[in-house]
Amino acid sequence: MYALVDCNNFYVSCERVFNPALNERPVVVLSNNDGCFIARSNEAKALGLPMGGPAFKFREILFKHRVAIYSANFPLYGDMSSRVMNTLGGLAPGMEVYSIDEAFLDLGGFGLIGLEAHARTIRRAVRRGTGIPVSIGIAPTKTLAKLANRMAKKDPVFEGVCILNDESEARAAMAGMAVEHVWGIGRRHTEFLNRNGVMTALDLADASESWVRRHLHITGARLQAELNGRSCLPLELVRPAKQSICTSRSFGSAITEQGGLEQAVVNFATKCALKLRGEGEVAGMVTVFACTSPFEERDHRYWGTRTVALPVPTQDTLAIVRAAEVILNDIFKPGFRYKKAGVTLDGLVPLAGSLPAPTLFVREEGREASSRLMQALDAVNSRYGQGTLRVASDASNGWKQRQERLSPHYTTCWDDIINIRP
DNA sequence: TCTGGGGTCCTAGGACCC
DNA sequence: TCTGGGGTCCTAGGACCC
Repeated sequence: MYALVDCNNFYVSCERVFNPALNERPVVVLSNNDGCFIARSNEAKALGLPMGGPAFKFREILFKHRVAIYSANFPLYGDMSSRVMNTLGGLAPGMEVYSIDEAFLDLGGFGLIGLEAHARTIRRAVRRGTGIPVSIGIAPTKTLAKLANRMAKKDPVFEGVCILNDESEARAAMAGMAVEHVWGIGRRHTEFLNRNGVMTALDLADASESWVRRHLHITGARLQAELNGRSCLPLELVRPAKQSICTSRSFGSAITEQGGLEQAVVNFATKCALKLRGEGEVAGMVTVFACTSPFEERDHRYWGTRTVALPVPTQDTLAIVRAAEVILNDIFKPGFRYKKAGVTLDGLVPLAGSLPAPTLFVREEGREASSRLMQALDAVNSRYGQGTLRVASDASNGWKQRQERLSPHYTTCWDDIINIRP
């Protein structure tokens, strides 16, 4: 049996741990730039504030109901997440961390009798250890565990734990579940399935296998098998190496000068290189994009992007920054109001064993020097804060984000902890 | 005025190989 | 009536996830 443990309204719950006055109040957390709702308390959901809704369109509701509004505080949420995962890891023989607020657990070996008791133990342990409330769905496949989790969360009768023990329980659950809520069925597939009379998860489970294979492809076929209790998606105990690394941001206000855009792109390239070293990988390709708001008038819209291969796969900040600057220079067109940009690294391979024999153009000493420089860079920035030692063009006067309602970094920053006021 | 960020997997088609 | 079989690599685009 698999369990899916999912933190309730995770980002809101993180804010509430450190500010209990938020309990029972409507609370929302906004995306970067204070743009959209990315987490809502149950009270905020009841007010009709939609996931992904742009905050400025709901200003009246927010004001009228005195909704507590927070800018996203990802250092806090990331740290709370690892505390939750550490707690969960000790309570099951196998765990797959699926997202910042979800994990699959292997509950094989507990027997059907002990399952519910153990699930309740897990809930209590996470609540006691971290302050975060979770819901748990348990079933013979990951897809059914997802479905059970949704039921545990939506219907108070379950008190946070829903178990689908066998086929008849699974079928009853699926009959009451709209197909759009099945894991892996998004908007487009929902449209298509509904058009063809497939309205519930059970309809999908019972549909002709060849029809599903033809229209929903191999992923749909796997999903259907999982709904029917045949497990196709194993627990991934070790996180696979990343295949791409991306850093992108929207800007608080539009950028029109190349210099400002360059500062942002260099900053993103630097962040990508740091993540890359954290993964122990080297990158073979760099992509840069810069674009206007998609809500601009058609003639004022622009999306520029280009990818270049690095001469040698590397994790060197300076090499990656140089490549990014060359690309930006190439795609920048004056006369547009740039609202967002980003850098992506691709062609990632593990550093260990990745180094080709020295060639005419790449000598061993260069790589050694680069590696030592990056170690020094990371050591300084890790101790004194990211950005303490940086490329000169990585500056912040040309671009910034909006973060007007940021809570303190309660768990990761001494200065913030010292300055917390009741 | 104001609309997020970071990923994965799959398919189809082109170009190429023996 | 007729069309070989079996591959790889690359890219673009679509769909999905949180």
